[in-house]
Amino acid sequence: MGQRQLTPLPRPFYDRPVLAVARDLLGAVVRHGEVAVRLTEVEAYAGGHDPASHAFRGPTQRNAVMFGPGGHAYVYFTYGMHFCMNLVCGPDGSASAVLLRAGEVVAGVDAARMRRPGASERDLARGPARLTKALAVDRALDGADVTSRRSALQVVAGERVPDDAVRRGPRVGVNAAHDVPWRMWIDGEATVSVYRRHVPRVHSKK
DNA sequence: AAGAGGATGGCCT
DNA sequence: GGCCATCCTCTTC
Repeated sequence: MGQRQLTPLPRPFYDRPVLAVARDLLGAVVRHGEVAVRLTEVEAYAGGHDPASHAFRGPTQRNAVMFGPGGHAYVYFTYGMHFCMNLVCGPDGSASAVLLRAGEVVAGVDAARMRRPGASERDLARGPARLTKALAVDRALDGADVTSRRSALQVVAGERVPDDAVRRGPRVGVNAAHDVPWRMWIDGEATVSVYRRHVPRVHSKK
């Protein structure tokens, strides 16, 4: 085993086009406290011209972090109960980000199990909201700098994933631009989430 | 001020 | 495959 990487990926890592960052995040490790997750699936979201991006209609209170510098976490709340985590990237103000969709818990499995009772080891971080649950990432970490050595939330380099192991396809749960293959995952990984096409939800009212 | 719907997940058949 | 919990955020009036 190689020497343990203790230094978070630096800011310049994120100051690149979102697709390049997304690709290189595969195999990288997100750590929050004792729990660490090796990323096996991510999705790229561009800034103002991507109709699927939260930044599409300009800055709001929720997406403000997206318009800031790269290397910060954009965490949002959805469906009344879940959090999802992105990493802001690209030049400052480009408002692009990479959604962390799934990964393999490589440290702190016991702590992750406590947070995800009943889940199999494979499912601990298999899905964007499961991943934040396993890592205990929530609203409090919106805007957190993941490049700081003293940050509780960090992203460190992992083993490089070869090009022929990187697969691409349409983004999950997204109507707009479903033709754009900006979802990326590592071929053959058990922790990659199950693909689900976007289904408009019927509003059940009393 | 109100309504619609969501970058999901868990449980059901 | 379907259903729906649960509440925040944005849009529109």
